[in-house]
Amino acid sequence: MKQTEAPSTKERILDAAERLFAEHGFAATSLRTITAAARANLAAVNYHFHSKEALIRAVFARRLGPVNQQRLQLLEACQARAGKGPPRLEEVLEAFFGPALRLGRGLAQSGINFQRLMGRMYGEPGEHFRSMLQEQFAEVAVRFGEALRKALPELPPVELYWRVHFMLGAMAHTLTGVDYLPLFSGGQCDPSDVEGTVRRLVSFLAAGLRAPVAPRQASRSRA
Amino acid sequence: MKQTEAPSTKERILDAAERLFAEHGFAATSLRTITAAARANLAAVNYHFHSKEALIRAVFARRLGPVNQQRLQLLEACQARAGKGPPRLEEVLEAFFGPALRLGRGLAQSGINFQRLMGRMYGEPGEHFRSMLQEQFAEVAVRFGEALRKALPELPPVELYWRVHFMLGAMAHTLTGVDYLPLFSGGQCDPSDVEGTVRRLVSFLAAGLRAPVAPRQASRSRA
DNA sequence: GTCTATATGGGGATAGAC
DNA sequence: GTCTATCCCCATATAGAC
Repeated sequence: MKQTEAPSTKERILDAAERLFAEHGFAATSLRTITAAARANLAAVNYHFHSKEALIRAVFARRLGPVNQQRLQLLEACQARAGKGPPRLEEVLEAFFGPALRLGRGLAQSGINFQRLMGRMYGEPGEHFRSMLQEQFAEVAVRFGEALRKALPELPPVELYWRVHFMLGAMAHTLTGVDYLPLFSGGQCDPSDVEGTVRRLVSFLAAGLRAPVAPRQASRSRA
Repeated sequence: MKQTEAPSTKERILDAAERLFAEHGFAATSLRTITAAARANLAAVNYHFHSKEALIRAVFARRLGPVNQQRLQLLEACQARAGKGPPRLEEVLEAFFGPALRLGRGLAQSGINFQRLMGRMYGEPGEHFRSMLQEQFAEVAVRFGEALRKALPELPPVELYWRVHFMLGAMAHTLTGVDYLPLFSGGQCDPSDVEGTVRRLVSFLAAGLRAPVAPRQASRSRA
């Protein structure tokens, strides 16, 4: 393991930005606040990142790269285990959720901050985030899409899209909700139990994905 | 039906704010932009709403009141149908999702804007939103919590909390994703089909909520 | 209720010395 | 690579005339 040396200015800015963006949102966090927290000079942001928008991209890229790489790696492993047959649905889901949710464990507080960020990213307005999401997830989307189609051969593609959409929502909310769930469960649920979270999320979603396709109900009211 | 008269300044501001908040987020939308779009004077915001924060609350309260009222009404109906037995899970879910998702139909574009807003609200940072959520949903949360416990008598309460959490995530993402899903499905999914959306969401989530509780797996790696 | 004008503060970005 | 100083713009909020 690499010795933990004094982090560079660039890294301190990334760390501070990650934390503050997670706590207060992007628009509400000023570069001045970030550089103050990072014990760096205001101009350093523009020197290292050129603009606030580029800083945001850098914050995401730093963590999302490794996460997505690990996702693809786990997916390959589970496809290898399946041989020529369809991969097991639960394993595909775990390959997708595991790396993201385990960030909170590997990086301690920093990882938790990033989890919140990642979850919020999906709902963020503006074209900037839209395009970032598409870039970052392009390959992962294709590969996991294929795997899910194979794991659920009976499910019509349109229905699969819908269900993947629901699934991403559940994941995003689980990521942001690290501090939400204990609140409304009266402390009964503990999101710091990462493996428990993954297990619960996977079994919930696997059941949802396997649900029989609901028939178009006879139109009872023509509202 | 009430005649559609020229809306008052107050209403025009609410409409414009709703749309612009939905499109660009809260922090990124200035009162100047809002009043310009509403063809109102900048000072009118402070006259009618006192502050930007209060304006945000007003935007939510205007729609959420009726939605929650309708939710409780539908829940009562479905409990009445069940008599003394447990209510049917699918009906409980539909009572919860239906009113929110049907906003997009009843109010046309305005409703779609509000859907986006409502979905994003869950992920919004800051204590202000946290407390708004709790106020607005206090009664609904209690009543639907009870109903779900009755509909799923076998499920341990802790697991129910987790699953409700996942469920809210799927709903929030469905609300915000009105324009997201058609994009990545290549136009194959049509969120303007409200009843289809409700039906799909309900059957997906009902299956997830009914999933067998995953056993704590034997720890294979002590990572 | 609606306007103009303004108070007051903070934002992102950059020039140029060191 | 890091700093100070500054440009220029926009934000919310309010005072006070109409």
